[in-house]
Amino acid sequence: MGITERKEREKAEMKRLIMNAARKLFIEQGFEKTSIRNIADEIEYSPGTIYLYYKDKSELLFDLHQESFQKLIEQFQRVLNIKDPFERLTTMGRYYMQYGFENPELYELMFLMSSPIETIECREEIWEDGHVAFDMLRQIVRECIDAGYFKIDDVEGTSMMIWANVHGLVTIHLRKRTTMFREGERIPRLEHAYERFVELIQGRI
Amino acid sequence: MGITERKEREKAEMKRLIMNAARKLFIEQGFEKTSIRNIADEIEYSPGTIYLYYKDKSELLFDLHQESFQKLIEQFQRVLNIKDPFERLTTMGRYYMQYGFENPELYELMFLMSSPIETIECREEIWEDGHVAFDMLRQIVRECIDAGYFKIDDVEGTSMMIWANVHGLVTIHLRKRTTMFREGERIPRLEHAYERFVELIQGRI
DNA sequence: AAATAAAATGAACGGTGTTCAGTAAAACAA
DNA sequence: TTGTTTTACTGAACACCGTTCATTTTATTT
Repeated sequence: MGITERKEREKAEMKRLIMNAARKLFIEQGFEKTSIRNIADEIEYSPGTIYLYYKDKSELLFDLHQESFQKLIEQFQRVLNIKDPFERLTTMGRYYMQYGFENPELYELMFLMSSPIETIECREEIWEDGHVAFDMLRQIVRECIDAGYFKIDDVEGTSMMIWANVHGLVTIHLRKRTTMFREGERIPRLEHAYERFVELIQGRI
Repeated sequence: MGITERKEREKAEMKRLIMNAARKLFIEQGFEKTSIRNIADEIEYSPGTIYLYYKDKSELLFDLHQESFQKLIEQFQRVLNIKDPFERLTTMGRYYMQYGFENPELYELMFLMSSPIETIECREEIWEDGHVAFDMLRQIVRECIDAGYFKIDDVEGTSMMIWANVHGLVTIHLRKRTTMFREGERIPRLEHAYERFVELIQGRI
């Protein structure tokens, strides 16, 4: 029915309107300073309206979490053109860190905020987004092992170690635990630490 | 004057009473679920009383942040008995991760929560606690380099890389981003990834 | 045109951190 | 000992939060 289709289109547009406003405010002023009322003001509706389209604030955050993962995975897909698996691996790491540095609020939502995982637990689902991204890493690590770059045949342990490293660097930065370095040096120091790590894995495993 | 001394002692005791209650509730139910009113109920005072002893909730969190760092550094000091610097380094890493796994709320306060760093910024001070801990790591890395364990003479880059790795592992766990592994396996997998990292740094730098 | 359904409103609810006017208790001075 | 001053404490008020809901407005159906 034309009316039914139009209403569904309007519902999707309304959700997009809400999400766009939410994302904008989350990015501009952070999650803690962004309320449902702020988002409602931004789109010139009442706070109650938002609950017609999203179950609660957590669901809004979860949808943005998924969208953010899609963007990260799109970045990751750009490395698939690189033939050498080790080069692919280390470039993926740089893209990961760059994504975190350039999108601090989204990175927090993806990897540091409890809400999205709680949403998944409530729905008794799995963290598809995180698993997909981790699988991409695992796949490349497997190819590195097969190509003889890593001597120990341990995809899981190696993948987790590699992820932990870049995740640690990004998180230290986002939570401002780099004050032992001068202000202009902080991201370069972290990037340098990553290159140190690249040298490390290049030589031994 | 005896009265002045007694009043100062009572003030310190009152702060301890508040802090003990706060710590207990923060650990039992988490920071987000612990309010000033809850803490006041726990010590059977009114909420307003807490503001006679602490400027605000952030100051309370900051004091607990400092206390938590003292405990971590006490753990670190236990490794100073180990003669071999590489053994000392890797044991320190295990203690760090153990501290994080066993004290998730305190670890969050120390390394993931923004409030303590914001408090320091307001006071125009430096993150003494974090710097002291990082200096201990740097010291041991220097000794590893001097002993020939690491070939590249780069204390800063190596230290930051090492810290990022253990911090990444702990944070991935605390924020429940290990659901790609089965429930009983998660900490063992992270510990395994750390041992993988130990093998890695043992061989190359 | 009337009845029904859907969308939207904005105040209410129960909570938060923090402040403050008023009260009670302790300390000080006469 | 009494009156005054200072300090400690109370608990409601304030402005905010996420979410719900009684009511109104608008759109759809009959």
